[in-house]
Amino acid sequence: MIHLADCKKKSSDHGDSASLALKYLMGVPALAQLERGERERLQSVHWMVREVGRNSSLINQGQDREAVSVLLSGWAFRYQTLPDGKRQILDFIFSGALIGFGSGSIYSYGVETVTECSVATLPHGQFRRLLTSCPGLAMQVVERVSDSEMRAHEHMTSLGRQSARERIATLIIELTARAQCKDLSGSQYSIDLPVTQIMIGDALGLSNEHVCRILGKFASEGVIEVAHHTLKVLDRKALVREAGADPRLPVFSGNPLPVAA
Amino acid sequence: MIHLADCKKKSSDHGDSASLALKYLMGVPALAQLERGERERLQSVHWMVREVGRNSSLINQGQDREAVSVLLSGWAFRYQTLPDGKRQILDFIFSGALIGFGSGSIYSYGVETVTECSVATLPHGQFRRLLTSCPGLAMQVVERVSDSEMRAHEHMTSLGRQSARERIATLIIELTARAQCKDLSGSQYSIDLPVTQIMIGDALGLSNEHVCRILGKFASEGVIEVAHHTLKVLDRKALVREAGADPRLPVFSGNPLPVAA
DNA sequence: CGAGGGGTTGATAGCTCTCAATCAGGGTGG
DNA sequence: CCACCCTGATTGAGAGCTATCAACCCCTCG
Repeated sequence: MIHLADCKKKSSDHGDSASLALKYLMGVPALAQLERGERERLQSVHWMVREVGRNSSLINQGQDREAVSVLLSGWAFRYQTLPDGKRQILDFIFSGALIGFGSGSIYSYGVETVTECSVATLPHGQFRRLLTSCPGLAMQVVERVSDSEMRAHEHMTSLGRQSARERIATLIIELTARAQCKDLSGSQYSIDLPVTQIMIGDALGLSNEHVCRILGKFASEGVIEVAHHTLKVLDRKALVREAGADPRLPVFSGNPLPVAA
Repeated sequence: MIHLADCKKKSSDHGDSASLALKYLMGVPALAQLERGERERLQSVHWMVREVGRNSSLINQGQDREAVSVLLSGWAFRYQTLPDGKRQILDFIFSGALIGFGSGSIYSYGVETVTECSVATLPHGQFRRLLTSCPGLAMQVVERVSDSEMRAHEHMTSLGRQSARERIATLIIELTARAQCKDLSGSQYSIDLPVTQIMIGDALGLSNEHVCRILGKFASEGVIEVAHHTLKVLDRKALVREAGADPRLPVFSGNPLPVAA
């Protein structure tokens, strides 16, 4: 079982981690194609890199927008909390994700880590100036935000128009697919799923009890196997059928993020 | 009652409409600040402008991504359809909205007009090239997509964690607020709402019957007034209370789009 | 004038929530 | 090293919200 968090602990070498942030953000090939001036501007930026433990807050909803970050390793999620305390998880994010970027003077969502994470951070104003002076970076950011929006759309459709069973099947498929894109999966369709049932419920608009019941049903039907925060997909076809996936469309329409190094 | 669709019918003057598309996309002040070279590149682009009737398709989900468009006038909505036919409306869009832009070779969502619309279109490849050569435009597009993503997030939270009453109240507040940003509202809080209850249901993940019942309740409670596709907000405070809005956050956190002309 | 879409209203079924109680595992303090 | 605690996972019962099905009205459009 491979944990992303194992990837790069205590990166004392700043230059290395900074370059990693850039590689994740731009992708190595795009980085290589830049004209020298722009590449040097990008590489001269001083990213602050830090390690953050499990279940820690990276961004607090409602706070002043101060920084933009790139997730270098680990799992996290973005969420919004309603005044009555109900929480909606917007999406789960892996390495390469851009967080905290946007317009408006305060963060419209919060971010919390699931596993231990490595994060590279830049002041928001500096990042925007960098964007202005580096068209290549701007293009990549457009790409990244577009992808995020596309996932938001699919998540929204699932929330609004699918049953609990369908939503859960859809989420499992999405997470396994995205993890496989990033080569995080173990053998076969096995995947380490470090999320709690409460998180799944908050992501899908369901109560944790209901999530538990349905996961149990899937397990008893031999579709998946659950044990110790590990979820194995035994019958992917059945899962796709449960998700009511559109045969006309690819199962996962998101783009894999550029792989660093 | 002001209809956006009345704004600009039969724009036979191409140059005028093209400049309108640019103004919507960039905003007049940002346009003025560009260096001459970039501004000329932008202004030399030939946008195809066309008028489209009510309830017409602008983009079909699943088709090849061919063009990017800017909505110049009118109301429309983006949606996704599930294989079993259930539809989720992702968001309602007004003039200035950028549609069809994104990554992936096919459109991940469809767009349909509500009122008559005026639309400016550019081939997708050409738009991307323009983006690469015009950093100012790229920045504006980032802004636009970010805003769209933020609305998607709030919509998602509403779908996943609010009751039918709350969702409907939230939608009414959002639409009246966005319309007022664009100065489309009539006097007071009155607003012409050219959407059917079916559309409201598809946007909020509800059946049209349930939407009807709840709108009826709001009306009988004196919170709103419904007649002939026109919705008047009589008691905005009550509506905000119903929406369970967060007092810590502004009622509407979206940014108004730059106003053309 | 007929057809069809949208809106309205009522009855029923069903999915999902809420409340409650119990269990399992991991971390902590003594 | 062990008792304790707290979070997360389970399981059961009942309530409640919302969908579904059906019928009907109204209006527009062809």
